[in-house]
Amino acid sequence: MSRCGVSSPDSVIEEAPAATKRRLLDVAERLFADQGFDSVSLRAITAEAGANLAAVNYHFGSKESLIAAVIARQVEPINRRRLELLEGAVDAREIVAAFVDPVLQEAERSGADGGHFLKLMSRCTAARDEKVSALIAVQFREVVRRFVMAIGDACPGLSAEVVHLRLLFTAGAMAQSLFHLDKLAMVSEGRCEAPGLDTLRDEMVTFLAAGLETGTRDGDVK
Amino acid sequence: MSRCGVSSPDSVIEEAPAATKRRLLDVAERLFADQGFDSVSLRAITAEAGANLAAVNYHFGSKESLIAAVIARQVEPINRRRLELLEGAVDAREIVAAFVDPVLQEAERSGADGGHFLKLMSRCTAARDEKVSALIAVQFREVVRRFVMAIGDACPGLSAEVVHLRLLFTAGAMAQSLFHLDKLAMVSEGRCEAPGLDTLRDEMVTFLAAGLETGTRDGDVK
DNA sequence: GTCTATACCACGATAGAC
DNA sequence: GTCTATCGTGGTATAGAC
Repeated sequence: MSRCGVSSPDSVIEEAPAATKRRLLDVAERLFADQGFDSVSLRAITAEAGANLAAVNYHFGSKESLIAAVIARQVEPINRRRLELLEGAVDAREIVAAFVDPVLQEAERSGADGGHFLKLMSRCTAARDEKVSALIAVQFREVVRRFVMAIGDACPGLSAEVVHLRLLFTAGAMAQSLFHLDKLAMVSEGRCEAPGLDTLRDEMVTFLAAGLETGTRDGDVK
Repeated sequence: MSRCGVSSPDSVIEEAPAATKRRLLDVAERLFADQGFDSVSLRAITAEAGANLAAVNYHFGSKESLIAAVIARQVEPINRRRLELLEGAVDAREIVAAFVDPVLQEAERSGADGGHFLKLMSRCTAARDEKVSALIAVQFREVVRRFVMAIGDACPGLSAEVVHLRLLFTAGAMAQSLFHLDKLAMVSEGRCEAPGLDTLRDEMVTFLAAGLETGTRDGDVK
């Protein structure tokens, strides 16, 4: 069960993580999702993980790097799955689905744990720190490149600039709606219940696919 | 030009702000936009405003309340303008424009200052703190109510749930694209420059209006 | 190497003097 | 209304135990 053969030099996640290191990641992931990156102290993390305060600094170097490691461990498989799904996608609906579904599937998978994955993801989209946000940007470079190409093929007549913008709208709508979904009931004053993830998914794909296609060959122009 | 007649008991902004209080708000607004809420210390704010460290706690009660006051001072006029513009809106494009334009206009107005307004707005959408985010939610209640009604009228056949979701997508796409607009060049590796605000505005309205209309009477169904 | 104990320094908040 | 002093807690750095 040795993972040492992987050898990913640039990755934040080191190979063969020590038991303590892994426990720190698990605890940090849960606490960060629940309370946000800044609200969780290293003392709270290390206490719950049964480790010493200095363990974080030893294994990760800083709280910032711990945050980056937690994010990377979640984002990497999501983005890999996105690229897999994109292979068979030909129209706008399928492209949007390839972008959205891995996130929602992961959300459902971690549903037993209270779905803290969604909270964590949406906290990332608003990364308060320039260093963290730059790290995330690197993680998304390949995904952006491939999805821009796919959208360009499926929606002929759009400039590269417009395609990039529409992908940005797509990512934003997804991230924000996941983040604020639970606030729908509050802000609508009872006129609307927070829908399930499957409803959200279908509505999101319909909405975003329409936006991607508009003004192109087989989309309406309004 | 007395503001004292307004008397808004529930508002965070008190009437007749003292000179120190106003200076604290101005400095905090700029620093928060540049570095984020958590990165800016009260010591930095009070030092730059020429006030004492304890001044923030005296005038606002806490750093949290200072943040809320800064946000409210920006959001209130935006939301008022949104409701004004919504009056004359009949179709999806105009509704989206009524939601988006006040934000972009304010962004251009503060362009001379480095456009820190946009940074501040987008930091709000990710409010790390439950208390702050609840405060923001209250600010948007009336806006949500009116825009949901308008969308329902302009896009017949949509359930209240779907209308709420589509408004959520709209708000998310706007907020996130404004937030990450400057990262487009980095993440696209030079294949795409960050567009101007006018280009962003037009593309946003087109994209979001298409999403709002899809599946309704005069939208396409795909 | 892995981990612990402990000592920093900066932060937000508060009390009390002026 | 404003300032000084101080408290508890935060992230970080280091020395040394295993």
